[in-house]
This record gives sequence, structure tokens and C-alpha cells, in this order.
Amino acid sequence: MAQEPFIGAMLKMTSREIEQSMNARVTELGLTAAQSHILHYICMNSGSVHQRDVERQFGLTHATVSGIIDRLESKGFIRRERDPADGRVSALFAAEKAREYEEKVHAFILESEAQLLKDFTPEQEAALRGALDRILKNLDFDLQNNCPFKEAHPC
Amino acid sequence: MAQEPFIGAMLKMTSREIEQSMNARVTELGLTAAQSHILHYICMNSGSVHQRDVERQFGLTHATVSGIIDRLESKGFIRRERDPADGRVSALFAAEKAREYEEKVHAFILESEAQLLKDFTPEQEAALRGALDRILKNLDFDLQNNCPFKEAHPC
DNA sequence: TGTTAATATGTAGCTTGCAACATATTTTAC
DNA sequence: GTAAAATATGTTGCAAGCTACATATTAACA
Repeated sequence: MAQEPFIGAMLKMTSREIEQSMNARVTELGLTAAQSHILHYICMNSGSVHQRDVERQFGLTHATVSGIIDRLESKGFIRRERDPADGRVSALFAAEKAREYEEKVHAFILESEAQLLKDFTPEQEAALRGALDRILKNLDFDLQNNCPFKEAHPC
Repeated sequence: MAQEPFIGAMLKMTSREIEQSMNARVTELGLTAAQSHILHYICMNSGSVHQRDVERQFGLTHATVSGIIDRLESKGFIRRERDPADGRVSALFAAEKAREYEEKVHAFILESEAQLLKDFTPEQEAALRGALDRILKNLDFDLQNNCPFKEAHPC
């Protein structure tokens, strides 16, 4: 019954397995994998980061980021603060609780990365990064080709 | 603000982009990416496939598969049929509608795979598959190490 | 200056995915 | 032959992700 899996399916399966193993680590902190990565990013840039930056860093839509930020805020890990100079944006700050947890969060992320790649040489890791970069570029290129305004401008 | 992304984050982002581009293709068929892949698998094995087989093929939990099968069934793409010889299982059948769509679904899947890998040599594709396999093995290995019964048996 | 476009964020409704519970059926073991 | 374990599936409630729509604010421009 098993069939040669497609690359798309393999990537998805691998991504989910990584997420699950990360979830198992950080659940003791009251966090999920996605929350941990975003919390770490906010800790590294506390006060000088907006939701839009999180969207760009992780390639997520603003709707998704909004939900995750909501949950991090309601659990007291971060807070939002409206910028008086630009009423559209809120700066994101790591709260005290986040600073307490940050060392563990960071350690879990590094531990997870090390586990995934434990038998990879630096060259093999670089090759994997390169392959993923190329796939992302291949998708963007064709998305541009599908742009409904492609006659007028290159998106 | 941009930082060197982790491999786990890159894999997740790539997987999501693939999903989105596939969704854009199959939405005209009234399907999602996940539904398309599972429907194709059922079409290839109509009548001789159970939900458990889908779980194994795609590495999904039974709860997830149950939901997707529900939606495929309610849209009339497939039907379930209880096995009189083993009351636990249902055989999955591709309905007429699925057979009509199968050619297009299959073409979209192949088109998506070709797009992702359009500038990959066969060796590079094989290297990527190998890297993903190794990551999956690395995760399983450590999951075994976390097995609560590891004293008694190797899971 | 005032209108339009761009930007940042919010919200609703959906699918996918999970863990944790459940039931029904079959297999194993004693 | 019955009790226990394994198996297949169902259900619930949640997080995360998306699209599509909405609002508020700032920037551009005529």
C-alpha cells in the first residue's frame, strides 16, 4: 500500500514531526512550538519589533501572527504598546515572565536543531538550506507568473 | 530585524508555501491540497484501502484523517463501506465524481512537484530526499529514547 | 488641502493538525 | 471460553494556518 512519497508530502511530514518534537519539549513551559519561536524572536528584539516584522521573519500572514501574539499576551509573556508616533503599529515587548523563560526557550530551540541535524556535516546542512531556498524561489517565480497584473507590472 | 532562520523554521515555511501553491491550483476542483493528495491515494487503491492506510502513508493521526475523509465523503468524492468480515474497518471507495476528477488532480500534483524541483538535478533531488529521511530518523531515534518503557523493550 | 493609496492591525469562518478521551470489534492469552 | 490486550475508528476541544473582509492611520499626490 505504501507508495513513493512526493517531495511536497515528505517536506510536510518532516515539518510536522519537527513541530511535534518541539512541542513535547516546550509544553512544560506552557508554550507551543510556534509560540516559542516567536517569543524568542521578540525577546531578541524587545521593544523594536512589530507584528509586521514577525510576519516577515516567519513568512506568516498577519491573521496568524495576530492570533499567536494574542495567546502570548494573554498568558503574560509579552505586551503590546501603541506607538504614539504611528498609530498603526504596536511595539512588542518581552514581559518579565518571558525574560525568565528565555534561556530555556533558546536552549530547547538549539537542542531541537542539533537533534535534527545530529549526523549532518556542515556541507550537508548548507546543501539542505540551499535546496529549501531554491524551492522557495521556484514558488515565488511562478507566483509572479500567475499575477493577474503581470501585463502592467512585475508584481 | 531579519535573522538567520533555523532549519526547523525553514522547513516549515517551505512546507507551507508548497501547500499554498497547491491550494491555488486545486481550489477550482473544490478541493484543498491535503484533500487532493489523499483523494489521489484513495483513487489509486479504491476499495482496498482503509483510513489506517492513509494514516501510515501520510504520517497523520487517525483524528486528522477522519476529518479529511469526512469532508471528502460529504462532498461526494468518496464513500465508506463497512467490512462485514472485520467490523472495525471501513473500505474507502472513489466515487464517480472522484474518477472524473482524478486525471486533473494527478496532473496538478505532478505539476506542483515539477515546479518545486524545476532546477534540481536527479542527484540533488535524491540528496534532498535523503536529508529529509535522515531528519525523520533522527527524530524517531530520540523519541525512542524518551519512551517510558525503554527499560523493558525498545518500543 | 483633500483625495487616494498604502500600511498595520483586527475579526470571522474555515481546514488541518494534535492530544485525549471514547466505543466497538478482533486477537491473544490463560 | 472468557478476560485482557490490541486494533480501527469516532468525537471533542484546542492551536495554527489561511482567505476575505473590516477599520484606522499614515503617506503620496494632484
